[in-house]
Amino acid sequence: MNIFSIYFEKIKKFLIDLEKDKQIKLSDNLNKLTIELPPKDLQGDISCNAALVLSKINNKKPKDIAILLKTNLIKKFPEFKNIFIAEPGFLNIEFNEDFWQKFLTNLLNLKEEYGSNSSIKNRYNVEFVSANPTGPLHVGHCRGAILGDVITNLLTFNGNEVSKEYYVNDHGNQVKIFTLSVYYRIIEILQNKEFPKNQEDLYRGEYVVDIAKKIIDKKLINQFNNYENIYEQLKDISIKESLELIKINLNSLGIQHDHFVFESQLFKNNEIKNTVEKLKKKDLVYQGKIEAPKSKKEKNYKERKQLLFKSTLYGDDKDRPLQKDDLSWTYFAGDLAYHNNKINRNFDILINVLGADHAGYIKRINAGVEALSNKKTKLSCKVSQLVKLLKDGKLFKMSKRKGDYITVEDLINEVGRDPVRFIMLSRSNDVELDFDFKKVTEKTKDNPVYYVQYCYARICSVFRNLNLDLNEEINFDEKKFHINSNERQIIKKLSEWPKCISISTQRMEPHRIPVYLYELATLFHSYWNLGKDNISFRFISDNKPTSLTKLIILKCISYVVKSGMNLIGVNTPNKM
RNA sequence: GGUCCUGUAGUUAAAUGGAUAUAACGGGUCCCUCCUAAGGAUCAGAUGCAGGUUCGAUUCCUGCCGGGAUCACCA
Repeated sequence: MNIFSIYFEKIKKFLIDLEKDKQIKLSDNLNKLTIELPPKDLQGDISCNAALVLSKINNKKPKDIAILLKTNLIKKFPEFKNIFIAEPGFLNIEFNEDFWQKFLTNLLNLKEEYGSNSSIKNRYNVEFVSANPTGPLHVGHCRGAILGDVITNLLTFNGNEVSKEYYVNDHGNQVKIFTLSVYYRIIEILQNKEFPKNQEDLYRGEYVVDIAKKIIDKKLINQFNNYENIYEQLKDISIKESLELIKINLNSLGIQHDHFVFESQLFKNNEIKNTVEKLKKKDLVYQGKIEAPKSKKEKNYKERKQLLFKSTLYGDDKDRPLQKDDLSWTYFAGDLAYHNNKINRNFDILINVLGADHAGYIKRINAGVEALSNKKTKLSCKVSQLVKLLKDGKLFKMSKRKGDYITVEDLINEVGRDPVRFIMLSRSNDVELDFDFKKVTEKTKDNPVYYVQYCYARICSVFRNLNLDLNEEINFDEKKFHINSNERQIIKKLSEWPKCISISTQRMEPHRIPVYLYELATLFHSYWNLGKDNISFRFISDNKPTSLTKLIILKCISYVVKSGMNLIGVNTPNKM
């Protein structure tokens, strides 16, 4: 029930009819036609730019066309109470009260389903987090994790089928180093040999000690003398334990993946080899050299011949290596195999949610998917920019080497899930986010999380005071449906909800939802405060509702707030 | 140097190519102490620079200036 898209279609058809009637000329396409909310202080419920779009081809002033359209529109649509022509030629259409009464009735029936736009249904695969299984998640992973989760919520809400996936890189060099780190910790405990200090790349977080202890205590392995012999077993256990930590972290953020795909499995099933073969058959693989990196840090580069994928044919900057120096597969080769695996599972659209540090990877993986699927499978990569942690206004830097970074666990313990999710989502994922511990935990109106939650709690409180159940059906047969300007503004805002959902989903920009909810909450709070000056604006007098219309508006707000908060995975307490 | 992201009031942000650029905090002035403590009214204040496309540009394109990320092997 998106009135903007409904009237887009209706007015489009109206214009086509008008052309058949030879009253106007139409341009080739009407794509530039828009229906949107007029600016706040202007009259009208929806605004249409038809006159502006048609001005040139008709060789007339926008205003003259607007006058022509106005008279015809009023004749054609009985629900249009009035049309105001605003400079330079916008048609601001006001609906009659019957229309809004029907609108609210529909919303009451749809409840929390209101806002779902399910015209096109697809099968999606959303890959997100995919952090190395070498330790718990830290704050840096958080934003992408929540972004991925909410993108899947949006897609599901709109009737799509979505698989949430985590790609586990349990095969590369980092895994070797991690396993070795666990081993050193075991030896440290059992044989009192100090954990090596000079090897900088070892994992030295406290959790490595915990994993070591667990392996010893539970006697998961008994002999530790020969590292080579126990390596495979030790690796499997270490990764399993580490993945458990990650799953606990994800759970505390309210995130659960449907599928974990292991790189090692792709390797065992020969999928990497087969994928490279597939590319070879397409003549997209060759032995060649790539130039030295321009990065100033890199001094160890040695030029050599290696197996390369011709990603430049698909818009990448250079061809990408598939094999390392020792002829083992690169991470990229494994990821190509993983994407080939996804392609074989016949998803319509693949989505990868990446951190800013992996943005440079997008072109090559896009190239890979295009090549492997013959351009049939769509891949869309969303990047979430960095989170800057602030404590008392000061930048807080994390160092992985020292092991002193803030984990998701720390974050949730200190701040709580709701504020973390809300704040992480409140900015466009294309911009850096300041995350200030102090501000985020403040329970004041300046904190948008509580401001929105408080709106829901206040509505609950009204129904509680009336001994009514918020979820009970109300029949909307009020004869005198009158609304004041605040109520009208709220209803207009409610009418915008499906549009907000549809844009958020199409563009995969969930930050629009917290922004919308905050705006709706603002309107609600000022509506509530009307009752301060004037008792007749209160919802309750003498323990009875002052009007059914008011209750219904409150109910409709509650549905939208609840549904929006569900989508972003934030709670709506009944009391605060 | 290449690539990607980014530049909006004093600050933090918003704006599927729309109208007088929207809010919050902070600042000025005035009111209020209540169905929930977290209130209301009002004033001042901004699109980095230069072009282009468009009826219309914060938004799209080009160049410049600034901030961030990234650029063999790692993941």
